[in-house]
This record gives sequence, structure tokens and C-alpha cells, in this order.
Amino acid sequence: MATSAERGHHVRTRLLHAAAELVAEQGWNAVSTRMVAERAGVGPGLVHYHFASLPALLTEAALQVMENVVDSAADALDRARTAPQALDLLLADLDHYPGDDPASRLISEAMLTATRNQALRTAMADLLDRFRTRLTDRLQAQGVPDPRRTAAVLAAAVDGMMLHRTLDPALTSAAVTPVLTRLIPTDPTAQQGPQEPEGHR
Amino acid sequence: MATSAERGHHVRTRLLHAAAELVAEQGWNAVSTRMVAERAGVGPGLVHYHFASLPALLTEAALQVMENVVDSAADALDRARTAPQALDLLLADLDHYPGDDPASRLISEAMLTATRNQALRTAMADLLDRFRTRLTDRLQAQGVPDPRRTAAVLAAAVDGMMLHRTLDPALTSAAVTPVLTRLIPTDPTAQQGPQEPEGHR
Amino acid sequence: MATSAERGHHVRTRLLHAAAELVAEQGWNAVSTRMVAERAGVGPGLVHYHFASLPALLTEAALQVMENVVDSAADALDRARTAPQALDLLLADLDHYPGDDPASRLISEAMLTATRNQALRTAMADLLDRFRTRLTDRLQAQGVPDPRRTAAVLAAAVDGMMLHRTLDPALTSAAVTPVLTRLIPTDPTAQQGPQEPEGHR
Amino acid sequence: MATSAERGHHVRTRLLHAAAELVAEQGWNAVSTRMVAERAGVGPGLVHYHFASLPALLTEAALQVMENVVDSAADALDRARTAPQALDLLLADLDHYPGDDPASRLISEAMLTATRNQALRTAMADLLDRFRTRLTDRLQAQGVPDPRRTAAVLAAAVDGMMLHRTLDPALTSAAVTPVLTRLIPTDPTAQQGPQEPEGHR
DNA sequence: CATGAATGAGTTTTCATTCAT
DNA sequence: CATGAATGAAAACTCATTCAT
Repeated sequence: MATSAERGHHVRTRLLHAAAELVAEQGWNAVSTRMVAERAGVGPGLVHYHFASLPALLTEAALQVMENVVDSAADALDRARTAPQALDLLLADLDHYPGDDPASRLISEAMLTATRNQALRTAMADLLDRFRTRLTDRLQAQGVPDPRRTAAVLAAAVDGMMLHRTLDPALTSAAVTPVLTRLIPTDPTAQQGPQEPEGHR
Repeated sequence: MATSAERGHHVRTRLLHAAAELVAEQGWNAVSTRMVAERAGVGPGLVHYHFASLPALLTEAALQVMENVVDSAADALDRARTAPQALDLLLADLDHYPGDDPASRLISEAMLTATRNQALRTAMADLLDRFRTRLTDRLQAQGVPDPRRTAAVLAAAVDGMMLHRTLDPALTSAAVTPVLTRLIPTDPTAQQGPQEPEGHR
Repeated sequence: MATSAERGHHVRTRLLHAAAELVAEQGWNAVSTRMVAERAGVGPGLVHYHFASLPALLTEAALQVMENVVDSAADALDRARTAPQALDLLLADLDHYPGDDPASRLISEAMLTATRNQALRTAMADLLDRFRTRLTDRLQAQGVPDPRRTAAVLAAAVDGMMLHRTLDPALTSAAVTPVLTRLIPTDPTAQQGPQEPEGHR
Repeated sequence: MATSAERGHHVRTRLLHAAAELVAEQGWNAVSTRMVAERAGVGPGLVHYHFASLPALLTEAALQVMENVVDSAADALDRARTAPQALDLLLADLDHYPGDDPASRLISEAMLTATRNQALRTAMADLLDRFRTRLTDRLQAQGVPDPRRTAAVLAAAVDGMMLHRTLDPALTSAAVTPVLTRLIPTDPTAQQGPQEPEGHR
């Protein structure tokens, strides 16, 4: 039988899930405590028992989801041997986020909210930096020139495409791969991949 | 001497300006009719005299601003002779929108709102298409391969960088120009620009 | 060409018509000056030029319509030779007001509004009295006993049926005539009609 | 000792009472949430905690009152042994509703509102049918011809008189009983009532 | 831990009425 | 006579938050 504390933790988790879903569905500012409580199947007063405020709940929920997204994208990079392959995997991962899916919407909402929310902004800047760093490492290993800046541009392009997909569904990875490949001219002298098959993990 | 109608039109314009400012400052969903009316210096009931609803006012205000931004960016392209020069001008124009300025914020807000607002989405898709087309024309004239897709990627990258600047102010045009230039390898055989100063139009 | 005064009178009439229509369609309290002005095709400020207030306009409009209804019903009575015939004509006239038509609704609205509107109540009491008197005269001429009270009950029954038709459309004149006929047992000794002048009115 | 739920139920009841009073006093469309809340002695937001909307509250309140009125009138019928006695009791009951009392007004308001309110109309049609059926049963037992239609006419006459009393207070049960009695010519061969004193149900 | 009733400020919107033109 | 912009006070309804149980 679950202890009181265990049930409490379970409810907290359900509230976070419900909040993430609702931010994606309705938009950050359209989510109310009542909606979250109802979706989580608990009383309306319980939100303020587990979280200091509604923004605090939404922020925590959004960061949790975004960490997963960023880490899974970065993990995809690690499975690549060459720079073009890394780009392929990255863009293939992008196809999981067609722009109107929950994760994309939540990210967009969070990005925007970050403009006016210091705590969220700092946390998201950390995430972006983490992703850029892992991407930079991959590019550098393949001899791509200016790897840090290239990573920054790639990350921005990926987010921009996620946004533009809302307006133009034709913006698939297949459509942009040939173009973005130009960003990663690999150094032919840099012997990549093969010699380190299993990589760092 | 001002006729009733003239004063009315003036007030309408003031309401649109106030709405655009407030969307940028507070976010699309945080703008209330009272705020707009107060900023415009009119009574709270007047908003609904001039506009059918608050969303209608915000949409009209946002589209007005975005049309100006897109057209001024596209106009900048027309002043370029070569593709790299066009990219330079485009990115220089981007520096006018450091990410935390009114126009950038309004665009971001609108992009996100478009996710759940059919009318706004359609209008913005039109704007995006207009911009891409003008950019495509420039790239094609310079012999850039795959000009339509390259334009799409460039447009997405520009918007993505605008967003990321919120998280990383170091993402200036100077930082990204060297990287983005790789996207527009010009055809060396295509003799462009110089010999035809007055341009194509 | 119409003089200014003539046009003014014309507009006044249009406002009264529009008001009567709208009271029937939307209910007394749901009618606004803007709606009336729009329906009449005039500017919103004009209502208060021609009428002291919105209630004054509605009252005048309603009374005008009700006078017509009452007078046409009473006129129908005058075309009858016998009491049963008078009842038939009265009930046939009722079929023109099936309960969900403009006139029925306006009358119901006015009756109810009269509860809280002294001026309207007085005017409607006058109308009711006028109708009862004409009906009493007919009944008396046919030797119906207790003609004044019978007229009062008949008038009440007619209005009640108009209301109940909203709830039960089967309440037609055909359905109630056999029953209501019992209310007017004619005195067999009273020689009515026969001499029938020629003069139907 | 009162549980939270008990207090909640009590408040809900107070809101229904307040709503019924106010509909009678001010008219259906003149009742606002604030008025109801103030009369019930609760905060303005509480109305929407207990009821989905203002119309929902008013409808529930009105139906509650009308059910009581209809049932008490029908119960009066059950205490009669003969048809004339039933009519007497029915009309005596009518004297409890002089036309300007809360119940009468509420019924009138509801009848009118039903014109434009499907849910209310259906519920009221049910009530009317219930009353007519019980009245029909009584009339039939006494050998009154055409009992269903007679009941329909009687019910309409009662409602119509309730309305007309607003315009003419002289319309008492004493004044109309002699006339309405003509509607119920009892079958002299039908031996009713006496021999089965206790037995109707 | 959890409930759900309660509060009071907030929202968008509608409206009668006035008034300068 | 007529217009229509403007005002300010409502309206219904929603919400984050509190608190007694």
C-alpha cells in the first residue's frame, strides 16, 4: 500500500503531466489551476498545496519536458559517425516535432514566456547552451569550420523551422537537409568516425 | 476643423499602436481592453466601438506591424547587387531586431498565437510566402542552388535567431554571417551585379 | 419632395415598426437602441431625438400594435349575427395568433412588462376594457346570462390560450370551440339575428 | 458541525430562493448575478460556483416554484368530491395568486421566457401536461363531456385570469365561478363522490 | 494529505445616453 | 434633422488563491 508521501508524489507528477499537456493545448496563459486540477483528477485546492503558484507549476512542467527533448536530440547526435550523418539524425529528430504537436507547442510557449520570466529564461538558456555544446563537439570532431557558431546557427534554424512549420507544413527535413548540409563542409583531411566506433558512451 | 470621422480614424490608429506596444510588452494574452484604452487615452468602451473584439484588434495591430517589418526587410534585399551582399543586408536588418525589442516580441507573440488562431495563421503564412518569394528571386538571380528551399531555410534561421537572442544576446549578425554565408555558394559563372548598376527593376 | 418634417415623421414611424418587431423577436428587455436604429436604418443617436427614452419608444410601439389587434378582433364580433357565431369568429381570429407569431409575442411581452410599468398598465387596462365592453354588448344582445363576467372570462381564456399555445400547439380553435360554446348558452326566447337587416356592419 | 458540503447545499438553496424572489420582483431579464448574490448574502463569484450560468439558476429556481404551485393546485382537486366542488377549490386556489404576488409574477415571467428558451419550455410543457391530466381525471370521473379539452380550456382560462388580474383586480374567483361553472355540466346519471368517501387513492 | 466552498478582483463585452459637428 | 464618436456604468463570467474541515 502506498504511503501518504508516495501518493503525494504521485499526485505531484500527475499535476506536472497535466500542466504540460494543457500548456501545449491551450497556451501558457490560458491554463488555469482548475483546468490542471481537473485534468489531473484532483481537487482545485490541491495545486497550491504542491506548488507555490500557478507559474511555478507551469515552469517546472515545461522545463521537465524540454530537458527530455533536448537530451533525446543530443543523444541522437552521439549515434552519428560523420557530420552529415549527425545532421541527418538531428533533422530526422526534428520530424518528430511537426510544429503542431504537444512538444513543439510547449517549447514555443516556453520560449515566448521566457521573454518575460527571468527564472524560465535562465533555465532555458542553460538548456540551449547544453545542446549547443554537444552539437559543437560533434561538428568540431568532424572538422567543420567555426563549430561553435555553426552549432548556434543550426540550433536557431531548427527552432525557426519548428515555428515556420506551423505556417508551412511542407518544411520537412527532406526539404531542408540538402540546404543545411552546406553549413557543414567537412574537412576532408580530418579522419572522422571509424577510428572511434563506440565513442564516448 | 477635424471632422468627426477624422477624429474617429485617429483614435482607431492610436488604439492599433497601443495594442501593438502592449502585445510586445506584456504578451498577447496579457493584453486587456482596459490596458489598450488607457494607453490610447480613451474610455474603455471605445475599443469595442472601433473593433469587433479584442482578438480582432490585436490581430489587426500585429499584422500591420509585421507587414512593415517584412516589407522593409525585403526592400533591403532589393538594394543588394550580389547574393552575399543580400545576406549581409538581411542580417544587418536583423540587428534592428535584437530579440528584446518591441517588433521582435510582437512577431514572436504573433507566431505563437497563430498556432491557435486560424485567421492570424493564414495572414502570416501569406506574409512568410511573400518574403520567401522575394528572397528566392534574389538567390536565383545569383545562381544559388536550390533557391526556394534555401530561402525557406534562411527565413527560418532568421526567425529562430530572433528567438534565440532572447536567451543569448551574443547571437549577433556578425557572429552568424560567416556561417550562413555557406548557405549561398554563388555560381562563379553567373556574372552578377556590378555591370548592371540600376539592377533588375 | 418630402419636407424635413415629413421625413422626420417617416423615420419616427420606421422606428416604431422596428421596435415592435424587435420586442416580438427578442423580448422587451433584450431590445437596445442600437438594434432599433439599425433595423430602422438610421443612426444610433436618432432614437433619442424622436423619443424621450427607450422604454417610451417600446411602450408607444407596443400600444400601437395592440390597438390594431384588439380593434380587429372586436370588429370581427360585429360581423356575427348570433352568439355562437361571434364566438366562432373570435376564436377564428385567435388562430391568426398561433402563439409564436410577432403579434402574440408582443402582446405577451407587453402584458408582462405592464406588471412593472404603470403607464403601460393603464393603457392596456383601457384596451382590455374596450374589448370586454364590445364583447359584452354582443353577448347581451344574444341573451347570454351574466354577459359582463362572461366576456371577462372569455377574454382571459383567449389570452391564456395564446400563452399555452407556446407550450402546446394542439390548442387550436377547433379544439376549444366545443368547450367554450358552453359558456354562451343563448336565450332561446331572445330573437336575434333573423330580421337580418342586410347590413353586415 | 455543519460539513462543508452541507453549508454548500444551504447556500445553493438560498441562491435559488433569492433568484425566485428577484424574478418575481424585477422580471426575468432584470435579474443579475450580483443582485442574486447580494440577496443571498454571498460573494458575487459564488453564483457561478454553484450554477453553470445565470439562466440555469433562474430556470432551476422557477421550475422549483412552479412545481410547487401546480402540485398544490392539483392536490386541491383531489380533495373534491364533485366536479363543481373541484372547480370551486381550483378557483379558490387561484385567489392565492392575485396576479401581483410573487408566484403569479414568476409564473408569468417563466411563461414568457419559455417562448425563447427551449429547456424551460419543455419543462413547463411537462408541468402543464401533468396538471391537465390530473384535472382531466377529475372531470371525467364526474361525467363532464370532452374532459381533456375542457381541462385544457380551464387551465388556459386560469392562467389568462391570472394575467388579466394585473389589469383588473376585480377579476376574483367569486366573479368568474358562476361563468366557468357552465363549462362543467355534470352528467346527472353519474353518481359520484359520496358513496366512496375515503377511496380515491 | 486532500477537499471543495468561498472570496473578490479580474476579464470581455454591451448599452443608454450625450454631444459636437 | 441627422450623424456617429465618445463616455462610463453596467453586465456575465473566470480565476488564483485561501481556508475550514
